Amino acid sequence: MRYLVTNQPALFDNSNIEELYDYHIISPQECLRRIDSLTLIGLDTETKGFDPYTKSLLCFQLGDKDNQYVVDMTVDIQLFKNFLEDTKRTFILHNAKFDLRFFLHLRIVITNVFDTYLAEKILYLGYPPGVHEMSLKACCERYLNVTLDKEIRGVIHREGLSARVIKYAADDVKYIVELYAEQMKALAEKDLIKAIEVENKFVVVLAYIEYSGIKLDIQKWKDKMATDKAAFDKAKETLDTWVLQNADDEFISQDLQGDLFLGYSPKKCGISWSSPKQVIPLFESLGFNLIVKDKKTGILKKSVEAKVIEPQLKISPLASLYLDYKQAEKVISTYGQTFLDQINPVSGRIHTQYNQLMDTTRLSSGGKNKDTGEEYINLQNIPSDEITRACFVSSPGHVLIDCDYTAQEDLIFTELSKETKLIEFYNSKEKRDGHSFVAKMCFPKDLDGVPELEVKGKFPKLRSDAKKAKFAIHYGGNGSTIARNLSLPLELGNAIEKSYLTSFPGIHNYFKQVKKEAWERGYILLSPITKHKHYIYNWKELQDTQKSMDQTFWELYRTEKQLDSPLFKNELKPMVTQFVQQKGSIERHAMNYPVQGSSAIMTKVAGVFFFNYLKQNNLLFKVWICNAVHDELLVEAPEDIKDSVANALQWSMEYAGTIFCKVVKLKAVPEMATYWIH
DNA sequence: ATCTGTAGCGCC
DNA sequence: AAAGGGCGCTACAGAT
Repeated sequence: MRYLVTNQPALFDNSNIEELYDYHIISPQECLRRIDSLTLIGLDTETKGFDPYTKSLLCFQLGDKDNQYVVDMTVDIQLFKNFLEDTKRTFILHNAKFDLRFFLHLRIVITNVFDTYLAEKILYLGYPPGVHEMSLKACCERYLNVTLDKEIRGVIHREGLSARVIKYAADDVKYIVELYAEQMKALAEKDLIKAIEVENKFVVVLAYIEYSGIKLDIQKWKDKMATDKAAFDKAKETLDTWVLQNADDEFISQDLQGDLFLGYSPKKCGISWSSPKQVIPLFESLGFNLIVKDKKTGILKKSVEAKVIEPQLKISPLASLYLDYKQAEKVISTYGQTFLDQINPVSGRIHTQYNQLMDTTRLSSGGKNKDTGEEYINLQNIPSDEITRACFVSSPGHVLIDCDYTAQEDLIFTELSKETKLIEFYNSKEKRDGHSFVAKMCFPKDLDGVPELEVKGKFPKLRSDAKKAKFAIHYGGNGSTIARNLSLPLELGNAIEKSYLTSFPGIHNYFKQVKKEAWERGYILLSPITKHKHYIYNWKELQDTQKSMDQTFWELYRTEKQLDSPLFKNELKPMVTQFVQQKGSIERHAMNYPVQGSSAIMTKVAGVFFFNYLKQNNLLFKVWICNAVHDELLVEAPEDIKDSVANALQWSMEYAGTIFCKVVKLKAVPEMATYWIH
């Protein structure tokens, strides 16, 4: 049965409509009486837009399969506050973050939610965009064979709470409880109950983070923009001048505009510096080697990216001028006016949006709403120089508290691999130097007998090489990667990899184990604690391909290779290449994803602990959570309670650390200032 | 004029 | 028989 909950029954009291569309009109008090016994409740809202500060609710809907209640805005929503905040009830929503922001704006904090959108993402984590639809409509069709009419979104703004709008609004909560039940079965089968619990708890925090927003000092930002623009103009000018004075004629053009007035044609630089296509010939003419292998396709190509040019800086002064230009260009384009445009007119703050579940369970930030065209900035790649960070400030009477984990991924890696030398290193009471420690493992002969703390002074090159080598290996690289990154011969790269894996047998075994498991199971276990999983979406297909590569296949392969036949070139070789690339990619993911994923989940759990602290101490809407950047939380607190809030933040993060790391201890140190220190 | 893919680079 | 993880945004370049 459908109900319209309203304080103005006269407007809707039309018996014909009631017959036609089958709904009853009741008062909010009557509604509350009827829903009092419910413990699993579908919840949804219809709103006038996406931003709770500038747009308002049109209605909200509660209910289950038997009864649905559409509450219009003649009703004082605060009458429902106790009901909605009751933690003994579970509210089931699809993409809860959206609705929760609107309730937060009304100071209604719903904490016990089950998000069917997140559940579907958890069940199919790893599937590329578009391969597995996550919408409520798609889920209802998939699990319940029910087709929802989503046209309501457009209709409700035109005709308000008409009878058919009430029907469709009610439908959005009518089926979701059954959807929840079906998803729970699937989650239990895949051992994902713990994982969805974490995400359901965190979505409440994430809604609060988005609602909190962050304050940007407009004048500081404008000053920075002016400085950046001047630096960019100067960098461009310097490049142009260099070309006019040093480059071949083919890179210099006649300025035809000037011709008219001056009577002659002044020369000007003919290169658009933002166009790699135009810059590549210039660098080649100067003797740079720009040939690299494409990461995705493996095809050789030319590139002027920083990591290609940096090792060749000595060839021409143009190289460092160009890198300066690229940096200046990035700063003025990505970190400029768009930030000012996104300051909310009501809150005066920037409220960006976050995606809660990327392939490794990390958050991402930014994006664009395809329906409205609204754009959001990425708050996770703000340049870390102090001038830029100083533009993000606390409100008067408040401070910003930044807290990040020290070496979060290294410690998670130690926990997962159980490498005894790493455990010992991180638990050591003496003063240690991590990169020197690793250097001694990478270069056991060169550094034999050299005390760890003397490596930095005596062998700085080996130390920095070891740092890069460790980085490469932990991300799934190998000897050839190391050789390329350190500009060493392949044999040396291989030797470093071998030394590293021999010195750390626990790491070697761990890598072998996770690669094998991923391939056997069809998923990568992201956390042994929460059991989040990254599914290899085309695993069955890959298995079939592998099966087809039997002895007969390889005999054919060798024969055709000898002949260099069209069959080999057009079919066999591409097939093998694609298979080997995909398998290699999965194995690298298997080595890295659990580290990245466990870290991300740890930070989410820390966020949940901190949010609970705020709630229990009546500090919600007094203390804000402004940003989350993978291993870091940024909080804004009133000056007079800053120390206790900082302590709680530190405790939340370190306690979350103890859940995921048993053999080593995570540290998180808060720092406070009137701007974003990090 | 608008869309799509690529190259490059900011953060962790 | 390939060969460093995750993201999002901007410019260019080519297609429609």
